[in-house]
Amino acid sequence: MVRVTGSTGDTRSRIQAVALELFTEQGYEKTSLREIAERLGVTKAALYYHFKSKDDIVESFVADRLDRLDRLIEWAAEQPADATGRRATLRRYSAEFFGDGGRSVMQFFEQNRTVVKHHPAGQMMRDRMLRVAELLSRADPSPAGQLRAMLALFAVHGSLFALRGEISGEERQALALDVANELLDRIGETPAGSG
Amino acid sequence: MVRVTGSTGDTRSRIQAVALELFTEQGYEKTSLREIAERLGVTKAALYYHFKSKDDIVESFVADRLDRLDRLIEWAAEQPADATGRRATLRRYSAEFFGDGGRSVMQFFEQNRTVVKHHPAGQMMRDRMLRVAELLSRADPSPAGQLRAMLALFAVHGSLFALRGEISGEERQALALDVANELLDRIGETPAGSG
DNA sequence: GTCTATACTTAGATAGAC
DNA sequence: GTCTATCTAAGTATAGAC
Repeated sequence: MVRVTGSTGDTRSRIQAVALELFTEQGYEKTSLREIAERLGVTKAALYYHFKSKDDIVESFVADRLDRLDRLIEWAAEQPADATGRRATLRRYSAEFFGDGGRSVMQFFEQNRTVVKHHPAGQMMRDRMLRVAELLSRADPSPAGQLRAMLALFAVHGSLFALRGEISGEERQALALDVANELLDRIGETPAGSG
Repeated sequence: MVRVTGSTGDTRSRIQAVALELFTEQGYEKTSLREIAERLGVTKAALYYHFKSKDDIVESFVADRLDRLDRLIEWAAEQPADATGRRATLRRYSAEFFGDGGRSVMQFFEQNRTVVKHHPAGQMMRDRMLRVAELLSRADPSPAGQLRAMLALFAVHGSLFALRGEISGEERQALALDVANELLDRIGETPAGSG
């Protein structure tokens, strides 16, 4: 915790920040450690002092997000299983998503789906996402309920790239919540076309 | 058409099929030409007889899909701008998505978003997707309309992984359409929470 | 804590024989 | 149309000096 040495203790977090940005922009596989090192003005070997591998960099910035998501899930399980509880859960999810570093880590996973598929850290994130969707649709675990819950989550994520034109972050966030809530409110109902 | 020579004239399409599968499963960057060649029992050099580069393989199986999407867009523009027209457009989009090779190419792009972002073929696909969403929300080009249109499209895509449990392809397709239609039907309305 | 230097592997791509 | 052989570049990762 307390840095006694005179070292620049934030090199580690600067690596994380640059790596996250490049991984998200160009893709995990396409981004080389050389490129990350160059952007920081250090050498590849320096990276290996702070992280034992390329994968390890990913795991480092995912770990924190996993903790926060786990707490969210615990909390969501205690909310009522009705529309009010669902709205509350989604509101917290949205705050988590748009808050501080949340968005960027989520965007990393959106841009690197094969990482989600094949890396342990990604699989854990995916697992947590499904758990949130499961909790949102636990009053109606039918396929229709599942799909609506997943779409509600995606309304939050997708608002980032689905909305063109000038729109502020607050407006974007509010709108995503509104549309998502509409979906959540219909959980438990029968889809229109299947009657 | 008619193969006069003794050559296996379908090697080209076998390469496309294997490449598409591996690119989707493992990611474009992670999949090497060596791996593709090995699966086919040929050498890397053979691939270069049929395709001038790795990118070229992608472009080859995207070209056909682009044509089909362009025809869909042309047709959608002639549909009425009301809920009936939107439903018709989405039905055709869904048929396109679930039909023959459509799904796999779309899944390739879902698993390789950075390809969408940086490769010409991907940018064209992205452009077509946005055009469809634009047409779906042209009666209400507000942010709420845009978001609902994009979510309707994503209901079709997302039904593939959002729905667990035993469910047939037809059920999946029908359900996705139902939930998507609900979203389309609300285009033009004001989101619930913003009043 | 960061460097230089390097080992080791693999990548995409090409030349030319058959 | 497919092969062998090879080029060049780049990748991840490590050893050891400072």
